[in-house]
Amino acid sequence: MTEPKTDNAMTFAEPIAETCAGSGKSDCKHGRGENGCDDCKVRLFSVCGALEASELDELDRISQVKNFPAKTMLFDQGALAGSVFNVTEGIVRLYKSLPDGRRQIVGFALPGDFLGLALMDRYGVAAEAVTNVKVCRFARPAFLNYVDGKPHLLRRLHEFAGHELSLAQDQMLLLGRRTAEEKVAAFLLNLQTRYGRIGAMSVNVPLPMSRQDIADYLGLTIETVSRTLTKLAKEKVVVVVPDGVRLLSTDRLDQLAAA
Amino acid sequence: MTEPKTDNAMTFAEPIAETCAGSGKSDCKHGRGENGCDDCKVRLFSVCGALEASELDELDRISQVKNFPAKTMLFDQGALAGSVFNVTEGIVRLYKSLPDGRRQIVGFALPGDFLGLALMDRYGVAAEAVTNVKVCRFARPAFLNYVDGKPHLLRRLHEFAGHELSLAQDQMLLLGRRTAEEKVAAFLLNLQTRYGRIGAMSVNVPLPMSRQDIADYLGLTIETVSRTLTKLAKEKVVVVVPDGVRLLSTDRLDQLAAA
DNA sequence: CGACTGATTGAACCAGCTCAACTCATGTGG
DNA sequence: CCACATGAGTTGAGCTGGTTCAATCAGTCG
Repeated sequence: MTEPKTDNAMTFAEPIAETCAGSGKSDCKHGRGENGCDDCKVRLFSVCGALEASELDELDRISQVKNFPAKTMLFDQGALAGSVFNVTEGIVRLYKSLPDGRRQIVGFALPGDFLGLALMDRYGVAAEAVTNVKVCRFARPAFLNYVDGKPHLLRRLHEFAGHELSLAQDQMLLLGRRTAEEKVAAFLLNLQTRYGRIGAMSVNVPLPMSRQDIADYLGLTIETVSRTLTKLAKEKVVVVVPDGVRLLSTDRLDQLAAA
Repeated sequence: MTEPKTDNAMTFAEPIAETCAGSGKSDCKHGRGENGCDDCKVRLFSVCGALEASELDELDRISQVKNFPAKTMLFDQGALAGSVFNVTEGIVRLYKSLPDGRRQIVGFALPGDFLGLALMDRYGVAAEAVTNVKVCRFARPAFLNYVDGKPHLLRRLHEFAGHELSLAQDQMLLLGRRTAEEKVAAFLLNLQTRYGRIGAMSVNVPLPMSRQDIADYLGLTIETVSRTLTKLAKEKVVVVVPDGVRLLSTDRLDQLAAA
């Protein structure tokens, strides 16, 4: 019982991957491990999954691994889009703000998610690291140039954009027409599913983002999120643990989320 | 004063364009006017704007003009996506529903808008004609085949999808964080802008959709929409007229919509 | 005309918000 | 090691923006 650090069984993997982690190799040109894309853990379910080995080499050359400590900004809403990113580790919040400070989080990007899919010349949303984040960064001009003449990659980007659009429409339904309880239930199930897709399926759902983040994602207040989680806990649907929840009855949650 | 029809100056153009309207020509193979895409009023600001004359000929061959009377369904949520559409006349509502009947309209498609942008194998939303609607319909397999080998068209589709995604994110901010008054103000300005883009800029903003549609788009009830419009009218910001509103103070509306 | 449909208005209600107190974990410096 | 500060989360109590329920009104159509 004299552990210096908590033995919390639920924190989401967030190694403070320092630049050029690789294996301590010193002449790491692009700040990546020695094998570049080859040992990328998210490649297969990210946009890069559409590429051949030779194309990956080329991609390696225009990419750069970059770390963003928790709470730092990757880019701001409305800024010129100088780069596009592929998240490889950690969680990023994407949001829009009103002049008076009201904020709407439009999505949480997980490993494998691509930022800047729309390929527009300005970022439509701001992006901030929730946890420590590791990304593959591409200068936008180089990336656009790379995409030109690779219709299968463009096609893949388009597929991802279509998927994003579909998620956005689901979120509109949630924001406009669901109750607080339904929103929270849907959020938890949705996160669980997404963790599952990146190989972390479990009834333990880490919530590395703050209550405020969750509230701003669901169009609620921090108090309502807290009360709703407490209510679900009282009903034995979930257990609230430090930095996350354990889902006791996904059936009941499904019912609440009412698809 | 004995006009049989109202002399309402505000109805949005919605000719009951019967199939093969053209100029009464009878051997109209694809149900279009004699000049096909050439005299298409929306081509330049739709996805087809990316195409050369020769490519348009080819597109003509795989397309079909189709009319949907008001209130008919173009396709249902979750159905196999057999076709994609380009709206050329009228307004379409795109929506998602919950099992208990709650509905969220995720967008109104105006002339020039493309339905099925995501190119997914199932429709993510349902589409219903608000007014009488005229579309250019493409069988999805033929369209996909057509797109293959036309990267500039795919690029254009992707641009449109990116724009859609951006609009969806704006709508999330609106749904999650704006008040009723801000929602209505933003809606009216937004519609005015969109009419403007298709050459119908005016302070007169037709509202061919019902109050229920507006409510389901803004995440409100029909009564709140009605009350908010009445309030704006009392404050001389708008005038409510049959089938639409006249904007008296776009400045004040801008202020309310608070970007 | 009467029936029907969509919109407006009124009045009571309530889900979620606001404001405020309290808890709990972490950190800091004396 | 403890006193104290800090920041995130929870809980309580009262309030309110928007909903709900119920008339009423205004066109439109047969």
